[in-house]
This record gives sequence, structure tokens and C-alpha cells, in this order.
Amino acid sequence: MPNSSRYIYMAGVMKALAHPTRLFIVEQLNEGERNVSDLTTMVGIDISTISRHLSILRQAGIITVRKYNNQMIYSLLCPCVLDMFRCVVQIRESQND
Amino acid sequence: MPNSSRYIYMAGVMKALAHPTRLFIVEQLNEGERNVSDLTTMVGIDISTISRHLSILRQAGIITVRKYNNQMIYSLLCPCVLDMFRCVVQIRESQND
DNA sequence: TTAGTATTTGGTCACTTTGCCAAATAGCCC
DNA sequence: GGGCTATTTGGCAAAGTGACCAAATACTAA
Repeated sequence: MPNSSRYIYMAGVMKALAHPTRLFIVEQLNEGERNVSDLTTMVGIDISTISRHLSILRQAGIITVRKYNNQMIYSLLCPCVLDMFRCVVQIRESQND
Repeated sequence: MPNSSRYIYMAGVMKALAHPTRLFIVEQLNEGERNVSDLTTMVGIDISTISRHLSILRQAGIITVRKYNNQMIYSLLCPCVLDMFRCVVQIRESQND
């Protein structure tokens, strides 16, 4: 039953969020649109790696992109993922008992 | 900045949820407690694999366990993860435009 | 067309994940 | 203790992930 397309799809979205750098990117995009160079500077790793992280988030339907001159401007599609973060914080706090 | 403990922790929780079988388990536990054998029957893969999935969810703080005779009874700790599922459904629906 | 800037893609490598089987552990009952 | 049931752990193979560098692509500007 877990191999139904529903669970596979959901796992795909969660997997896209299951990386520190991608979570950071999502939070940054929640503040506003960013291009690849800006995100690269903030994160401090190779630009090609950032580009791949962005591609993963985009394919998962979490972010979108538009072209502006020779730049790619990324922005958050579903701010509801920020609510997920709140749940995670709840889990973390409930741990310390 | 993404290598702060906050992002690493959050990514850990998301990673624990980033597998179809583990999502299925979480939904089952939302219906009520289950032991390992029951979950194994429902999922239909090796019991040792189920045990490992449960261990991952437990270590992430998403589920907990108690002993009853020679069984291990697992239950959901933070039902708020179900809200995450709702967000994922939202993402999926917004895709079909 | 050529040079310059921004981004993506190909290739490689080390590491992690997930499945199975077999064996170990834990608790119950006789 | 010995047998039975339930669960976890060790070991291994196949597949997936994430980082880098180098090269390709795309667009601007001269």
C-alpha cells in the first residue's frame, strides 16, 4: 500500500525538503525572490550545487522561476511549507522533556 | 549558515518522513497504536526493514514506543505531521494548472 | 562576432540508504 | 531451563545523494 502514487509523491516532496541547504533556501525565498548568485553567496558552496538544489525544489513544485535578462529569479510557490517548519520546531521542543 | 544545528535538525526530521513506507506508517499510527507485526502485514515487506523504519521515525522524535509483554507498541507523538501532509496535497493540487 | 556574466549540465567520487537473509536478543509459558 | 513468539541488529549488495571541477548553454553589450 505504501507504494501507491500518493505516498510516493508525498515522499518526493518531503525528500526535496530533507536537506539543510534546501531548507535554508526556502526560508530565504520566503523573504523574497532571489537569483542563483545571491543564494550561492549566502550559502557559501559551489554555484553548480546550488543550481541543482534549486532544480530539486522546483521539480517538487515548491518553488518557481522566471527569467530576468540573463538571470534566473527563484521564488517560493507554497508558503505553507513554512508551517511544516513550525511543526518540526514543535517536535524538537517536545523532545526536551 | 545552512550548516547551523537548526537546519540540520529540521532536515533530519524531514528526512525521516521522506519515504513512502514511513509516511504510510505515520498515517497508520494516526489511527491508533500498532505493533511491529501488524505494520509488517500491512506494508508487506520484511519485518527487519519495518523495524528499521520505525527506529528512524523514533529517533526523529515523530513516534514513540512502549513495551507490552514481548511486543513493541508504537504510537504517533506529534499529530501535527499530518498537517504537513495537507500542505503537500496543496502543492500537488496547485501543480495541475 | 567577440567578450563577459549568469546559470545549468556532465562526469566523477565518497558516502548514505534500503532492501533482504541470518543471527542475536527479549519476554512469555510450560 | 527449553521452546515459542516478537523484535532488533549485523552484514551485504544495489541504488541514490551531494559535493566538486570542467564544460556547455544563454543572454547582454560592445
